[in-house]
Amino acid sequence: MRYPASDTAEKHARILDQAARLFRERGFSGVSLGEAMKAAGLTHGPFYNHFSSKQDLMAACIAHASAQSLADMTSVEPSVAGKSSYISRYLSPAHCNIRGSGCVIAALAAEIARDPSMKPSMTQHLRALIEKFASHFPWRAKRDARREAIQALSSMVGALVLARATDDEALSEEILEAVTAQLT
Amino acid sequence: MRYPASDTAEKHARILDQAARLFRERGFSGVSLGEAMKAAGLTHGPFYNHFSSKQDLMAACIAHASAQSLADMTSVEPSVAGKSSYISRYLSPAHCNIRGSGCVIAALAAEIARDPSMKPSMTQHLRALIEKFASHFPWRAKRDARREAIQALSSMVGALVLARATDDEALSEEILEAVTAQLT
DNA sequence: TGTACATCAGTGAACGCGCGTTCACTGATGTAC
DNA sequence: TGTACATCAGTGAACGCGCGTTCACTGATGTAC
Repeated sequence: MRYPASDTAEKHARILDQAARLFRERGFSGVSLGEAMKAAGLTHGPFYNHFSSKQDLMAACIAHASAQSLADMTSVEPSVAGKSSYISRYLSPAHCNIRGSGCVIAALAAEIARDPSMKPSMTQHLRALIEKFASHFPWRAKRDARREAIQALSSMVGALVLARATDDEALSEEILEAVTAQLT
Repeated sequence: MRYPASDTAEKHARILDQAARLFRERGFSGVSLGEAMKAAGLTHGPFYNHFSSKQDLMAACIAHASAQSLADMTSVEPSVAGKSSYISRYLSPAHCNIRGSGCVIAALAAEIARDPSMKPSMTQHLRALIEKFASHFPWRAKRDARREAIQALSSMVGALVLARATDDEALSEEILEAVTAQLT
């Protein structure tokens, strides 16, 4: 049946939202198109009315999550305190346990590394995130800001990846706290 | 047909070697048992003579790669220079490009984070690696060695994950160099 | 030493299953007259 | 305003495919006599 034209864009957004969440929770290969469509309240058939392939959806989800991350950082006060608060939140047990709405790099970078067709999307996200992180917050010296931002991001992503890979909660928190102490 | 008994252990080792390489290159879900057996020079049928399931093989591969990593670190001179050399090698473009024989954390941690049954194996590896890294090399203060080791490992894993996720070679090298400069 | 038989790792066809993708069909909506 | 028709997103069965896993069978080796 024909549906009100205005619904289409909203459904498209719902698929993107749900897929971006599910992919971060379970990985690209851990989520079927059927599951993603079901989460968006649709059957699997009309998927191809919205995206041309699963890879197309994957790339769109990276861009979608990227935009959310950048907006999230922008909303933090651009001060030393704001930077510490941003880093503490990134390295919190909450972020460690809730992958669906969290860092797209920590969740999907390893899988993207193996799929050349996804690298352009992740490259764009990385460039934007580094630039924003370096320019939005204060760093020790302005001409070293970019380098320091890269070093901090590496520590943050690595700590989150390590903390999520163990089922020893004490070890997980030890890792998060060690790196939080180093960066704040 | 019946085969010489002594071959069995050698075939088992060959499956493990090849699977540990392939899993790190393409991820657990990116490698079928057939491919792993073929790489070991066998057909897929006798897989269950060696392992009880794919998950069993996955856990064995984590332990196998872990033992290699620890032996590799042990072979490095336990001095300040040795530590710098170890870190530089970890953050080299060579390690960035050759995933099959590289760090099992950077390659598989994200996938393990989503599969509770694999977490015990990775936890054991993490514990052993942190302990060895903290005790084998000299750190600024002995009582902070473990914390500093965790901070350094987080930076290293994060940098490798970021560097591998982009197809911009300049950005990739910039990340590796920034973190190498920080840690050596 | 020679012969008959039991062993059991390897073989490869087969299984059920879920995947990404396709497509003939449906039917409420928007449009033409 | 009322009627007839074209539109097209959604439906859900179906496709080919590769996966993890199973299993009846093979046949060179080791063993018993």
